[in-house]
Amino acid sequence: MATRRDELANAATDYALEHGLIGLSLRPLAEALGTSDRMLLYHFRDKDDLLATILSTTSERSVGSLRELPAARDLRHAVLDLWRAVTTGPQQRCQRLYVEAAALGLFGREPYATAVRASNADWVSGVAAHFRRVGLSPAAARQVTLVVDATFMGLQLDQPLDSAAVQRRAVRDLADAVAARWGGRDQSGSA
Amino acid sequence: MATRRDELANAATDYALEHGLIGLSLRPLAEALGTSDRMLLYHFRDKDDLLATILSTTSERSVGSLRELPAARDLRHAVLDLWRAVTTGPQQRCQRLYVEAAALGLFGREPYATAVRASNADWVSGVAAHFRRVGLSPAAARQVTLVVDATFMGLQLDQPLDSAAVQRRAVRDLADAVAARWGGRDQSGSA
DNA sequence: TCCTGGATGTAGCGAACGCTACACTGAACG
DNA sequence: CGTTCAGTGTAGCGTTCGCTACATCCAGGA
Repeated sequence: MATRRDELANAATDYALEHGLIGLSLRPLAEALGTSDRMLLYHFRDKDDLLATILSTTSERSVGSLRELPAARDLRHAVLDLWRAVTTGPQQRCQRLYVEAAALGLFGREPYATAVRASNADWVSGVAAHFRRVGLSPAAARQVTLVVDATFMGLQLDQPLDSAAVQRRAVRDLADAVAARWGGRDQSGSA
Repeated sequence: MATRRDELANAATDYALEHGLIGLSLRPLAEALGTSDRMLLYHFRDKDDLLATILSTTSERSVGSLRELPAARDLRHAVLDLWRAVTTGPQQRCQRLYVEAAALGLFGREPYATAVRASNADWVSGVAAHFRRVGLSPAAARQVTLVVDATFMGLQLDQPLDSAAVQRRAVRDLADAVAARWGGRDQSGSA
């Protein structure tokens, strides 16, 4: 059974996905959740603990949704599929929150820096697995992941600035470029 | 002559480049600048005005440094040169601050969203001009800019997570991929 | 029945925040 | 000399913040 803490963690995560992490204040959050700040601090040691829990919950959801991605026909489609996965449905907001957390971690702020570091490893290996499914070697998959993931992050940073069509165009360009560089079928990249 | 306001704007920008925007509080900032919060609010209408000024100052510095970029031999080198420009010297911190501001704008927070929107146009056209100098058509330059800029943003988001060597490798991969997609002249394999 | 211990509510502390009221200085100007 | 005004300092307002002290409630075991 889901403990009260888990319920609150999930609800708080939903709230954070909507409103972001930065202005997050215990009292408005608690009110939106139908409880009190007192209860949040009872179930979570302090605000940082709550934030870390939210980020870890978000990360679990993201990586979980990765596993539901079907194998793609080739590398080009793998890139396109991944973009669609991270920009549709609830996953979109998870990515946005992750980008926000990563930006907070840029200046070493805790608990963001640690939480981002923790979730990044899982995410990267999940994405790499997705690319390995089209025949890339582990090394090549890692390289593709690094480039593609960074580009996607950057595109999501610019999401309020560009139209969706412009972004789709950029993703197609990236998919073409990546396919041209790493080939559709197995090509072990040099280390 | 530089007015007192300009002096404060520059000093505040330096401080923000160091400490980030998010926790930025008037009193510690003023103390670091040898003045008082009262004075900051005298020279700048309110905190948002100060923040907008900081962001616009940062943007001017970034775009200005773009203009000093010499023309590259080919598209591949144009990508590599741009990476070096945005990751060395004081420019690195400007990028980091821009990424932070863009992340804040992700959730529509003001004045970040507006300021980022304002500076993005200048930045993108500057980068596109850099790519046009290696013979790309305006349309192609715009597409390359979109992809490369997004990737660089993403890489900078991950800067605390990856080693510099790993990031350089990703940039070389991106340069190869972009050169393969849009053709430059010279495109060789990995170094 | 009493006791225990997790869960919850009320109230408030101390600190930091953005911002403002107000008095003062000193140089410029007629 | 008197006025003016940009610039500065002091003090504090009102609010919100994370967090805590403390009382209460309620279900389950002895």
